[in-house]
Amino acid sequence: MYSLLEQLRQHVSQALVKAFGDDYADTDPLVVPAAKPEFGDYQSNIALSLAKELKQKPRDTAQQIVDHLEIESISHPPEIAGPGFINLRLKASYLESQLQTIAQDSQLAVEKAETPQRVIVDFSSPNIAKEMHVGHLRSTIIGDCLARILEFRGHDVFRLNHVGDWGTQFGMLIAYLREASPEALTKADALALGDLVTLYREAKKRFDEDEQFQKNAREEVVKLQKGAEDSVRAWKLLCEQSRREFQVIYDLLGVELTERGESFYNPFLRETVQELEEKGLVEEDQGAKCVFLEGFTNKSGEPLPLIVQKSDGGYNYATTDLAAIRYRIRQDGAQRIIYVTDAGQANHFAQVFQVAERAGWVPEEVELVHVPFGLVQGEDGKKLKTRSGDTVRLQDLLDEAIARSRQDLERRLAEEGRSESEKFIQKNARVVGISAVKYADLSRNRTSNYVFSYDKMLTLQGNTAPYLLYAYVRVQGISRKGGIDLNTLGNQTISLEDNSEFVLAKHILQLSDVIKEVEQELLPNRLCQYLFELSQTFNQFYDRCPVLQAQEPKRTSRLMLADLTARTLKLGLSLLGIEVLERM
RNA sequence: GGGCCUGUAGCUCAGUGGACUAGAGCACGUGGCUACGGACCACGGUGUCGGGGGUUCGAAUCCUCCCAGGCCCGCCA
Repeated sequence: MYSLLEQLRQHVSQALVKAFGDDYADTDPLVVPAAKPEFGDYQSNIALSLAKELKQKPRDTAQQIVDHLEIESISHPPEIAGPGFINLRLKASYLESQLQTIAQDSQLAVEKAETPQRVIVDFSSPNIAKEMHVGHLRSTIIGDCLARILEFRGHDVFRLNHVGDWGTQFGMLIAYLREASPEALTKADALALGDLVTLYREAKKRFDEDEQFQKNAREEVVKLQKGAEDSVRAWKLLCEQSRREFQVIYDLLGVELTERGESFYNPFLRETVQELEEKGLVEEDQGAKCVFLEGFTNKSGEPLPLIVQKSDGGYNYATTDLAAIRYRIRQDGAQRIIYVTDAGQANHFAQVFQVAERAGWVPEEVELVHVPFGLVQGEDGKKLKTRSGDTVRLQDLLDEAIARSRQDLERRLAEEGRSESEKFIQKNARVVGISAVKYADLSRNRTSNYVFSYDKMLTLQGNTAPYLLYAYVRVQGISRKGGIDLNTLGNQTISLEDNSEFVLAKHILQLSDVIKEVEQELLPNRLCQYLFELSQTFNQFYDRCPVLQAQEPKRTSRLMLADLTARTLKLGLSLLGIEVLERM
């Protein structure tokens, strides 16, 4: 076991038991990283919270804990500070041996989860026959990151793309195509996806204005649901075409997903509603089958219904989501289901989860969790739009990021009189551009809206992807300059002397704790913050501690430290879905 | 009318189960190139933590009431 936090927790916990008895075996020892460097490296706040129930002064409680704390191998003698904080300062010998342990492990000794779970991450979820737009950006990036972290911790992760491939919109589109472009319903690729989008818009307009067309569209839905051959063929063509377009973007982003659209659950909708009826949850209201919700009211204060079957007999997304929960728990064996969607759907999920719970579909050990995120805004603070007011296509957004990254690279190459191959430039532009977009998104607390700015995300200084990538490149620069293959360093002795080496070492050793935190809290910005601070502490070390000119054994020790930094950065960035570069 | 989210330094944002003097980045100013790529580092902050009340030894953090902005609220997803 390598986690610093867990080791310290265990020690404090043992001291609690020795000081106050077995009743305190399960008391959280409240060990956290120290608030300030002057207070040491870690602190336990447990004495303050125990003082009341023990009926003593917090400082006395702290003293009793310290008296029983056997921690000499890890920490300098604990200090009691202020009202009763126990401050711990880690020993160099301990840090050195921990570093040597993680150096030998390709995964930096981050442990696997003790009890791996079957986890479903439901993310991205674009709509068939529409283009992916900026609205899908955050779900795709955040969902992928969470999936990567859970996979890395050894969970059995199922990444599901719950694409919108069903519903009235489809009837609308097919009905419209029958008039406007019948060949698109029988031939593959008769229309580009962009044209489909235009046609979809026209169809929507028609639907809103023309009653006869509305009727046709509804009939198309019914036909499709009944499995009419020509309808199904048309539907499949549309799906196939969209799928290929989506894949281009997923490839560019390096995101892997298994498609299982809404239509997958069609065969289960009827029985889902039936089961709700059998459990006595369904009431009919104005012809629709509803489950009345607890804790949700309408404008006049009456309970709000969740409609599970429309008055025309059709089903809606609530039914699909319920059927999906049932299927994912029963058939997929999911123990944790994570929905990465915008915050606007919070109500919807709270309602669907409630009904699933009341139907008894969610065993105690299963967790349903909505991971909401805020809007992507333009620099004017409003929802991001193109200059002409349209929704921004995701493809355009990514292309623009890459183009700007390339411009910037070329400008610097010219300034420095460097010349690089087209291949190098292309790869750099792509990696930097995509990383910048991903990092800008992931580094903010996902619940708040965020302002999309190419200029800010591509800046070379500050909390941006390029800054982190550069820290990695610096280590590779040392390796190149010194003609040293970092992979062959082996298990050399590390010895920490300069303060910047200590700070860096302690930071490197926190990786495991940070990853576990994100695994629980599902907040990728914590990992970003960690990697940013790691880059900063590395740059301070780099500034103060020459590596190649140092005398042995200091030289090798510093090489080890630099290499561990690079490996930590590479691993951490990979969990964000970001590639590293050897040169920039 | 109800629900959810947001409100912290000029700007963009962190603040982990309450804890000693509230933090980063950007911007701005000064200093550091006999350089492992300066895409860096060091130093510089007078912030009503939206406002009022409450709980506590202690609140940006918990409770409550307001204010402002955003999103959602029966047959779209």
